[in-house]
Amino acid sequence: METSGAPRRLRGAASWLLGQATTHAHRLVSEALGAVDARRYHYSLLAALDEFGPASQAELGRRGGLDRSDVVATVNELEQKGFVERRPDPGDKRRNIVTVTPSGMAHLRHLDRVLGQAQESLLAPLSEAEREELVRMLNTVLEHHG
Amino acid sequence: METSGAPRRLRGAASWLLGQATTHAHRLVSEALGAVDARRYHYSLLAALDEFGPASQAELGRRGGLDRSDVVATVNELEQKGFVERRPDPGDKRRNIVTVTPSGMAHLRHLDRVLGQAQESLLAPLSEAEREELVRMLNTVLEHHG
DNA sequence: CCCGATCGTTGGCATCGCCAACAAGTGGGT
DNA sequence: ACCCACTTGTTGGCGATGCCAACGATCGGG
Repeated sequence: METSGAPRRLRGAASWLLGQATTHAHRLVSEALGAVDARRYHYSLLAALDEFGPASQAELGRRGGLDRSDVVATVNELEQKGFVERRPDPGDKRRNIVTVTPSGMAHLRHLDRVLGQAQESLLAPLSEAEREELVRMLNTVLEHHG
Repeated sequence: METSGAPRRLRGAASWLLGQATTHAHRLVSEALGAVDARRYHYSLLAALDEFGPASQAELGRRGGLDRSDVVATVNELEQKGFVERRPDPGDKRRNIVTVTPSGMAHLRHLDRVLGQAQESLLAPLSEAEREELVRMLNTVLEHHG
């Protein structure tokens, strides 16, 4: 019997490993974004606009997995900073059409660099091949979950 | 020139891929834990106690990366549920010694199963070899930043 | 004996992800 | 033309998370 009050078995690493790692990544990204007065939502929105072009707020929410109410607040902030423009859709009076401004594009490229550095520091201990493999697996997981 | 108002380049996936994936994992874990009336902090604390044995609250915080104030709240909850015991350290009147109860151990094993299922569903699209590789890489990353 | 460090605790803050409700508008069916 | 289901933007709220500042009590070293 290997019981007794001794320490314990090695915890089923995989379960919590995920939690630990995601928390770590989360923190790095948030720190990096916070340093340039941005938040995750800002990047989600700008990136979605850059990739797929102008859209209504609801559509933007769908692209980036944001709730409609959070899109409102985020667009408010980005608009106030001059990074996006919000104007009524002539063809559908319910919708607003959101567009990135040149200033917004510059900001996005800035955020890209900042996030790249965060990722660089997070994945520092992995080789180039490993990083590619990791990215590939993450893509697989994301695609599988829609 | 393939410019014009057309869509855009493929966003530097790696940067945001991390964010997307961690968000996903985060949500799965939180859902799974919420379904059994638990939170991430609960598991962090119970797991730390199981692995390294009884400890003061500050020590528990260090083990699991929790803030002292969050340890207070979490121990309150776990104590009220009968999963841990908190009693003064006879050798140091500043400290409380926190211990897992048998009921707490049972709960922890329950949480282990629940988290295992969450991980199972998250990593579903990966082969066994890939999962091992992923876990290995995550461990590498965590140790490096440890 | 004094001073710096540690401990538990309280209270606060910003972000995040989500949900409910509402008014305005749209589109399809009849 | 009317009704009805649905979408959209907006407001307001909730709980979890990860932090930080301050406090009073206590401890340990000089």
